[in-house]
Amino acid sequence: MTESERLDATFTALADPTRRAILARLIEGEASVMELAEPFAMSQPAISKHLKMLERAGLISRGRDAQRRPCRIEGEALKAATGWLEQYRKVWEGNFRRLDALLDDLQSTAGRPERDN
Amino acid sequence: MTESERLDATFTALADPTRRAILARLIEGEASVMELAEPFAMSQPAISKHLKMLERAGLISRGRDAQRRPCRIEGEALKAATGWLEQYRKVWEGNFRRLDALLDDLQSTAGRPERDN
DNA sequence: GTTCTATATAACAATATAGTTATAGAATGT
DNA sequence: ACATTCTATAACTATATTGTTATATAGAAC
Repeated sequence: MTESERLDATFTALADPTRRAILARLIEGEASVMELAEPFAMSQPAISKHLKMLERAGLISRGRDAQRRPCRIEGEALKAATGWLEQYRKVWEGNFRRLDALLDDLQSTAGRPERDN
Repeated sequence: MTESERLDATFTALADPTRRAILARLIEGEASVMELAEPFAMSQPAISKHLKMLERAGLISRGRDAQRRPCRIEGEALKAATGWLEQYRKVWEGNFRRLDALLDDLQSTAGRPERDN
């Protein structure tokens, strides 16, 4: 998976309020699928699908405890997404000072169109 | 638009590589639709749709210059999304220290399931 | 072995996303 | 007036997302 694809998966995963609420719950610690499903007016398979998308994005990982598949939050994907956004926020809040230096960095990391200049 | 809906729109907008590339371009300064479309192997209407999603998320705004509708990047939505992610990253990177204090904050801002406890 | 619990998967429907081409509208230039 | 340029919208297709119910699978308990 390329860096761009990982950002696609991460931001897609974060774009749903149910999945953001699941992450909020997992900040408190590991939880099983049933435990995660309980607060929602939604079927268990629906929650399983949400977990699959979070897992695909690398935002969670899952263990094994008898029949349970406890989920825990994972830091790496979170870090990559935050890092990407932080660059933009910094430029914006810095009112475009020291822009040139930052642009070089963005060019190499931010996913640019397929053109080389 | 609720806070949760705004995060939905923002993360959805960020989940596409074309739109991220457009933001990367706009960091350099304002640009018209045609200018933004030029690097991509994609029709002008496709770019207009992408811009619409970025605008809906509040990530860009548009001016008027003769027939041109120059786009510029906007900081607020970027800031909200970064802020949301930062909370999680901090907890994660802090290895769950001072978790209790942070949880209170997350509870009130992070978009939780429709249950009240 | 049978049953209960936890989770995943299949099959389906509704809606959203991402692209296309064709066309309309608005401002500019001749 | 007429053509040109820039942008938006309509109509369409293909695919992805989000949910459902029904069912399969895996482990635990009896």
